[in-house]
Amino acid sequence: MKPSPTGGRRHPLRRAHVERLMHYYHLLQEFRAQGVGGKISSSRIAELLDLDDTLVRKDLAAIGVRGCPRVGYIAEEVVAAIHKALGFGEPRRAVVIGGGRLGGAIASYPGFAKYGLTVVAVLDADPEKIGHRIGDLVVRPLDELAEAVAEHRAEVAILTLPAESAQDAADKAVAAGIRALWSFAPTQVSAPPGVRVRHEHLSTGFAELAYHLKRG
Amino acid sequence: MKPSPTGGRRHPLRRAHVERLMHYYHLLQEFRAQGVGGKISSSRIAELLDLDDTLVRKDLAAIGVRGCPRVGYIAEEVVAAIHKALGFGEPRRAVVIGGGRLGGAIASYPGFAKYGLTVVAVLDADPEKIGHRIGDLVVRPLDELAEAVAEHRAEVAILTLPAESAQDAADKAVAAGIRALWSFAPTQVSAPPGVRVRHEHLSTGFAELAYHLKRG
DNA sequence: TAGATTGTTAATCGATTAACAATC
DNA sequence: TAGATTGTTAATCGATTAACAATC
Repeated sequence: MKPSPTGGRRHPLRRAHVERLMHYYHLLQEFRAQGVGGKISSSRIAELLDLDDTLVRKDLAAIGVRGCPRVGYIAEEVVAAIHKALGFGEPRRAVVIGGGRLGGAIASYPGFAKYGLTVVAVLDADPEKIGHRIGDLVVRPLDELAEAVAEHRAEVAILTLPAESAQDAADKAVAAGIRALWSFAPTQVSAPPGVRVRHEHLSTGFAELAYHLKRG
Repeated sequence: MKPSPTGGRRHPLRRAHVERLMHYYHLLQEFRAQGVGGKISSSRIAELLDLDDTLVRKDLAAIGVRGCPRVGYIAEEVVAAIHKALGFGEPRRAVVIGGGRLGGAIASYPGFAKYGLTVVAVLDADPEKIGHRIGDLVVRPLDELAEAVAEHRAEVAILTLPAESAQDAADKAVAAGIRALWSFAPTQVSAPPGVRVRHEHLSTGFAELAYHLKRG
């Protein structure tokens, strides 16, 4: 049984794959925007991103993109394949829990639309914050979480609140039917098996820089 | 020639090491805060973070922490060793370039102080934004970048501006003497050899979630 | 055709895990 | 002492890179 000709995959993509695919995606979109022509070789991509060209070819093969010997890849095709592989065509709705500065920044971040992500509600437990406007949205009380999730059929909860309240908010989000947690809280959030969790620890990012600054 | 008894290292830490060390650091700080007692075994840490216990021991050995057979590690010592290895005791000053919502959120993020990071200035090219208050700071014109860097002896530039202007801002920051760039702009920023660059692509984080949501 | 570039198999490298002796 | 836990060497695993035949 051979893989389907439209790019069926035997193996799921690993985190590192997804990350590199995003780099290709961004690069090729800029490339297209500059109208440099429709074709690009794996070695050119590799050079621009400081990778090995074989790696680029393997990554693209993994999502079913075929290049042409002597020509390279068609940028348009690659972009479309990544778009499809990562599911950017399938709209996802998110609630942001935590209406502070970071929550506000994320809720109103214009870049997510390109990837199919829409923030449909911002919630906060603090009565002070309720009613504040963030872009088109108004901060709602955390009590309305289940309601907001159901109302908009949200699948993602973005956690932008202090470490102490993150796990509690996560539990409520899971109970409300959320399928993915994207946490910016500086703590470890856990969830039952079916729910995907991704941590975005700002301080971990800084730690890497701090370490390298120290070593000179 | 054997390594110095105070934890000298032969090999630099890799990115994955630094990331795990931060997990240990956060975990053990909570652990200490709960006053659960001063000792913890590698297998307990591993269990809580869903890792292999050998990996924990190797990571700790790499920064020169010694455990005691039959007892485990002294939480206090581990925390101190990570603090030292990652350089959190050495104060770092950063300028934030981009005074929008994200820049504001990062400039006023209270969590960085623990790691030695202080934001000393926020700058923006947009005259509209200049003069806005962000925590204790007032947004300054981008023209004053070199001045702000010199004035505060800042080493880090945090980029929170649109993709189009990121590289230009990065170049100016490098010219002003910045040694590390921490970019939240959705683009690839490059810098000369001696300057460390770290990209924090929000959309890449989401891409991973989107991919897993798609696969169910 | 000749030559550039892909696609894929084999080799290498590094990171993780397993096994186990050393230690208190 | 016996037993739990570390520290380290060896084995495994997966990811990256090198080599090269296939292709247009």
